[in-house]
Parts: sequence; structure tokens; C-alpha cells
Amino acid sequence: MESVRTESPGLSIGQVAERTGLSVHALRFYEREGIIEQAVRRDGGGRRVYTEYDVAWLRVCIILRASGMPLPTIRRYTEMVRQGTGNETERLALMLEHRDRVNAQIAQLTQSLDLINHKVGVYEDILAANPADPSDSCVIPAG
Amino acid sequence: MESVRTESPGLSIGQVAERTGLSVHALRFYEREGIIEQAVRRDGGGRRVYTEYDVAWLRVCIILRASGMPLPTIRRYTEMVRQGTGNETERLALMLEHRDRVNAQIAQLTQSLDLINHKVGVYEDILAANPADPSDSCVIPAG
DNA sequence: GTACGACCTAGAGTCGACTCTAGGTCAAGC
DNA sequence: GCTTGACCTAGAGTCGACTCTAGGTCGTAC
Repeated sequence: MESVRTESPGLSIGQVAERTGLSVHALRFYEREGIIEQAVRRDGGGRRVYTEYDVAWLRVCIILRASGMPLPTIRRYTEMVRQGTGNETERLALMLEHRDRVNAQIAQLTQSLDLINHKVGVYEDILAANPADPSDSCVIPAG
Repeated sequence: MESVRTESPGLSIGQVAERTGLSVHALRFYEREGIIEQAVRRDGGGRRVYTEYDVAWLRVCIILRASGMPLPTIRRYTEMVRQGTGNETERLALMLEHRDRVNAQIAQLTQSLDLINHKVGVYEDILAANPADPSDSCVIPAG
């Protein structure tokens, strides 16, 4: 059993998994991949001890991943932050590039929604008009 | 060399690849996966002959894929259409479910954009104020 | 003293969606 | 008659991002 406190004298990997929604496996994997900014400290028994800062950093990474940033890019970004100030131009470039990709994704999804809504409309019309209409004109997008 | 006509007496796999942007490999793969509505016809030599309808269907599938619909789901949908009319309720359900997921994706991406824009702002401010500012407050999302 | 649960490492396995390879057919051009 | 290019099949390989396994340590609870 773990004593769950609201202070932050160090968190176990299990506690971080709970707080972030990442699996314990994924947390170890991210560490191997260099995705954690500050090297994770260990206790006497070699177990990982995370800080609240680590959790905050992981939350950032989770959002970047959710928007499709690949792990190698997150690693590059992590390295830049680890290096400290002086490389803001590169960090900005990375973020701007990613923002473009996210905007492109949103545009693509929005366009896909048009097709989906069209199909939904076609099927709703068919179902409203007739439970077994013999003509199905749903296939050609323009139809 | 292929004679490229604007009529549609049948298209080779290469022509369909060109028209859809899918690779020749992917087209054969999709066929194996049951993603093409009408069984693709063959010429005397066993080569695939596609119709304009096939291309239109593939374009629909490409948009569904681009919005994250997994191939097994596209296959199910393809099978429903292949079965003919009478299953519009199921087709509608499939599309509504997918629409929900697409809307969720867009919401997630839009939320991610907030973080990205925040970071962009932070770095732009740093760069505007000072080319080598000693404090870097970019890491904590709320910071 | 032993069972339990949370943790450790190194490395193998999985999954989705392609992508590529090996080995072959076939028609047209030289 | 030989090369070229587009096509064929069956099946292996790749890639990203985990996920799981084997085999082991450690501290507390019974």
C-alpha cells in the first residue's frame, strides 16, 4: 500500500502512471527514449522517484503526442529544453512546424467530416422515406 | 506505354495509382483486405481492370482512412454496401460513430493547439525581449 | 519465514498499415 | 530473339509506439 499524500516529496512510477494516464511500461519506455527532461532520480533500492515537475513535463509530452508529434521530435525538443536557454529560435521553429501540421490535420478532418455528413444525410433520408428503398445512391461522393 | 484516354473503358492498376495517390502495392493490399466494393475484373492476362466506379469508391475509402477509420471498419462498411439496400440503419450507425470519433479528434487537436500557441507565444516573447534571456519559464503549461 | 505487491532490467512480441522482394508472365519495340 | 516495362502472386520485412515476459530485488504484513 502507498501512502497517498497531497505533498510532493517524490512520486513512485505507479503514482505517476495514475496521474498521467500513461502505463508504467510507457513511463519506462519514455525514459529510455530520452523523453524526460530531468534524469529521473532513484531511491536506495534503485526505484524511480519522480517530481511534480516531471509530471508537468510528461503532461506536455502527452499533449504533443496526442497532436501527432512523433517521439523522436519530442526527444529533440526535450534535449533543447535540457540544454537550457539560448536555443529559443530552434524551439520556436519546432513548434511552428508542428502547429502547421496540426492545422493541416484539422483541415483534413474537417474536410472528411463533409463526406461523413453527406453520407449521414443520405442514409437518414433513405430511412425517413422508406425502410427498404431499392435505389442506393450513397456511393459516389457527388451523388 | 499506356494510351491515356479521358474515356473509361477500364483502368490499369498503374493508372488508378496515379489517379488516387495510392501505391500499386497499396491497391493490391486493399483488394486483399476486401476494401474494394465490386470485385476487380481481370483481363485475359490476369491483370486488374478498374472502372471509374472503383476509383470513386477508393476516393471515399481514402477520405475515411484519412479521418482515422481503421481498415477493418472500412471493410465492414464495404461489405454492407456490397450487400445492397436494406442495411441503411447499420451504415448510418457506423457513420455516426465515426463522426463522433472525428469530432473528438478535432477537439483534441484544437486543445493541443492551445498548448502549442502558448509555447509559440513564450518563445516569441523571449526572442523579442532578449536574444539570451537567462530565465526559461516555458515548461510548466500554466507558467 | 514466507507470501505479496510494487518495483527493477533487458529484450522479445504485437499491431496496424503498408512496403518490398522473389520469382514469374506477357506484349511491344528493336 | 531479346530487352523492357507493367503487371502478377505469395509472403516477408518495416516502422512507430508501445506492451509484455522472464527473471530478479525489496519492504511490509501475516
